[in-house]
Amino acid sequence: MSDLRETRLEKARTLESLGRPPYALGFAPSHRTAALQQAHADLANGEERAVVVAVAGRVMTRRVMGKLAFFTIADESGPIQLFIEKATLLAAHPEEPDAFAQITSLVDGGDWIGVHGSLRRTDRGELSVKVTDWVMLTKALQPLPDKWHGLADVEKRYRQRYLDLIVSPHIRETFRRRARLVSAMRRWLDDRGFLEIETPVLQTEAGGADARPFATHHNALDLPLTLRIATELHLKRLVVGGFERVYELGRIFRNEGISTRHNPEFTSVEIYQAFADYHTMMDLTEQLLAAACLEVCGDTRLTYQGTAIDLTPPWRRVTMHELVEQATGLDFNTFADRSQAAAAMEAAGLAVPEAADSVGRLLVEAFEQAVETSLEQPTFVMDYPVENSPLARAHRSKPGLVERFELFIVGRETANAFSELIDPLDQRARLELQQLRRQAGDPEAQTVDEDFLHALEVGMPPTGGLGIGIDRLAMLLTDSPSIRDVIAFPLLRPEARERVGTDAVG
RNA sequence: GGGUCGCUAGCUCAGCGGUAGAGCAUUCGGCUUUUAACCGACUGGUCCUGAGUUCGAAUCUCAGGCGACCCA
Repeated sequence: MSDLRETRLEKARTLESLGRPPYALGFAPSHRTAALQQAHADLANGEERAVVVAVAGRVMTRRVMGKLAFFTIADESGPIQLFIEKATLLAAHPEEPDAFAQITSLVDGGDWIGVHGSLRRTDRGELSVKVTDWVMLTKALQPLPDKWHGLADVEKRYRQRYLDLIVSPHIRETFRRRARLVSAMRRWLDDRGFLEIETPVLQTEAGGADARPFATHHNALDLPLTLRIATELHLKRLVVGGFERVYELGRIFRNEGISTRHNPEFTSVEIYQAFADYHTMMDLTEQLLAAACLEVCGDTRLTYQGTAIDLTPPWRRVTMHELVEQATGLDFNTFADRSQAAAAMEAAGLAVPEAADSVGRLLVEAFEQAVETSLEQPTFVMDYPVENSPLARAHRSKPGLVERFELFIVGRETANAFSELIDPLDQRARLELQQLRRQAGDPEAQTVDEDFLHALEVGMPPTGGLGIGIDRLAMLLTDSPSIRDVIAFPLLRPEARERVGTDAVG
């Protein structure tokens, strides 16, 4: 089927027959390559150092010239060159006269090998391990992509992320940064007394957000279940239970479209703090994200897709009404009903969707059309219409609005927070309105979660709640244009493809 | 859901109606200071799939598949 694979299989068999198993049990490196490079930075060109080192890595390049060969191997820390001399191998192991021929003919790019040797910096200045012994650790049956061009096919990069990671070191850096981001956020929260508590992914009723869930089924209970679309309602139950600071950082599932900003499963952190309101949560958001950015990027200023972004607190805080008025000249406080608002929007050249059936929903429309993408620097957009925010507390002084903010950075919604609605009667009324919308055909409208309402009747203290999209934050901190660049294995439609055979080796 | 673009050797790509091509990788030969090593020789194809137009299709048309980007 594939000559390249067949050739490598044959080499694996040859190695086996020579007493060099193609799949080793292990290896004990004395150093990672980066540590070696650093420790011997003082070694002059053409000089040798009689230390014994052991390094292991994947063979990235091979250059064989007669009785001398240069390989580059790379471990996770980076590359190092191997200086492989026939005479050196022979002197170290006279009983293995073919060691040089074997390493140059049976080792291919992509193989994992381990070597022992001393150090030598070549005349051209490349620190190298002067090899005295080598072992095959893993024989690769598939070739690596082009060593110069790498993997350009975006589809293949996502489908075979392992290849992408091998040939594109900056992709590995993206996932390192993402890991540091998550870890920094957890540490920041843990240090301030927030408790991470895991809530159910499988739920009989998905709530806490306007989104369609994935449906699944529990066989033993013969129970239809959905995957969670938010962690909100369970974390609030924990606040009712007496935990004053809780959070959960984890996977959320929403059955909706895929784009450069949406993946059906994504990661969020939701944070709840008792006795706090949305102003407190703005302070918390600034401090948390600035600290995480500082830890991941070494600075609170960064560049995203060519735009300088400054995450140094404090950030701009402005109401949605003000932003819309600045952008369009329309003051939504003056509209008595939907038709007035709709006429004004049309006069201003904005689209008026049928589904936006109230002044408040039209305000959000105007915001999305005229403002959202222009909010490049971090901006807290405050005070949303109550219609779009069934879980947020009514505004303390502005009728028809709620105490809610969303954080926008580079034109993207990155966080969402409320002074939480803790009045059980108000909450019931809001959810019942949602239920009506749902019955009228809106599949994203929320349902009435009776147990949640019961919890509120038991009593939730005044609480500030916050949700942050980790993927979008990771995009920002890694300068990645697509959410798929920060998700190791993004969802793709399955590809009908023939897999290679399963021939055993040896 | 709509639009635009892409799919050719393991990888990166050219070819755009007249014999299926290049570089790298692979294979064979040479080479003790290379680092996109070099020199020589060879090998490697369901041109995404199907139908159509044509004397002749990788190339033109239609349908489908997968993907990218933009819009909703």
